[in-house]
Amino acid sequence: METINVFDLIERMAALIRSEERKKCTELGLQPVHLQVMDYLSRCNRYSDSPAALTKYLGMTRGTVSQTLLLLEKKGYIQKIADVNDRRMVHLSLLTEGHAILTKAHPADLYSQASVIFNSNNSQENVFVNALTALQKANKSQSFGLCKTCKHFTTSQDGFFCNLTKEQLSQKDSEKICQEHTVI
Amino acid sequence: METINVFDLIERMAALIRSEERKKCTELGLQPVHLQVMDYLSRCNRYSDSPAALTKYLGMTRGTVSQTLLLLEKKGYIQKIADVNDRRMVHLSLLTEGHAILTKAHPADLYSQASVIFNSNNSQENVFVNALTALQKANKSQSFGLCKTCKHFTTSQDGFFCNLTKEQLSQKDSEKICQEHTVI
DNA sequence: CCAATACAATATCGATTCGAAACCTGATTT
DNA sequence: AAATCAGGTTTCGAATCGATATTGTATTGG
Repeated sequence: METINVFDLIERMAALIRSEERKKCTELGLQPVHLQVMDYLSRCNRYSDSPAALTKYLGMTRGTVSQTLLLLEKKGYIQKIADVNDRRMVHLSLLTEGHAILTKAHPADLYSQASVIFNSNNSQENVFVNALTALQKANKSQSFGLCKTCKHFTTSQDGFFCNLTKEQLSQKDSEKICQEHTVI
Repeated sequence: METINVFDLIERMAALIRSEERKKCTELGLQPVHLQVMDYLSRCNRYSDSPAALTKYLGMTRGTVSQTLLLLEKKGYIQKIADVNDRRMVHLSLLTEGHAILTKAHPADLYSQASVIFNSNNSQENVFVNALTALQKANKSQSFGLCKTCKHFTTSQDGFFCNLTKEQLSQKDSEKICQEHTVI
């Protein structure tokens, strides 16, 4: 019996995906990581729009993320705004230019491939979700789930509320990625 | 309904795995790629022990692979031998030093994690194998399966035989990775 | 049979990207 | 107030990419 290494399988899938993404990206004149960053920024809430969160999400080092952000800022795709309360912290946001690039890049062949590949058995998507969750647990890294699926998320008559930060949440907030996300 | 992007899931799993591997590797003073290369060389047959095959397997560029091999050769972990028939080609092989490093690195925490994570549902390993195969098909990349599971593999009274290369195969050959591997 | 040409495998090189560690600055703790 | 910690940046060397060059093989037309 051959011992199949799941880690190896995952890495090779990622390698294929990356090399495919690279092809797409060179046409647009940017790196895969740039799109990843902008995609994340379009899907994260105010607790998670920081370089530190990005670092954890992407699994890169702080230095690398810092460089990437510098470049994206210089190109006019994103914006940095210092936090009012904690002046160490920086909030990132996608500018209209960035949104434009993102929508231009998104409906790529890559995703049409994905649907072809996974449409037959989309119930198995859960396997991937579970695997990722398990890996995150083993690695003690955060889950980066949607706000409204979090343990700290509650809904009252005034709307939505986070029991961790003790703050009101908008409908939009609740549908975004949060780094404080905790599985119920 | 949230559209879960399987590609995103895979990439994030790979990011976690890589950052974990990097920790391990820095202790040994080498890069994750180096271990991947040596692991591959320990598991491939004579049709697949070339820089070109490695390039396809790892999803990197030829230049990068060339540099990596140069380094591994300089460190005395691998060996390059020019092909007798086609002098453009190079055959790579793992030296004893390389084997030593590989076995030293292999029983890592990484793999103990893996078993913990995936032991509950190892039947689902097939999902990963299928996903990888599908991706490889979509990408028109080769499958890199085991020789003995290939369409061109036959067994006669003289032993094993490859119908593509019309050559005899040893028992060992048949249990290694081949880049010409074609699913039955 | 022999150029000439197309193709294939690998190597080389400049530019870019990334990771590791040191550093800076502001917040928190003692 | 000093020490410690946390978020972010800078610096530097190593790794990677993409393009080009090099070398060897196969093919084709005379």
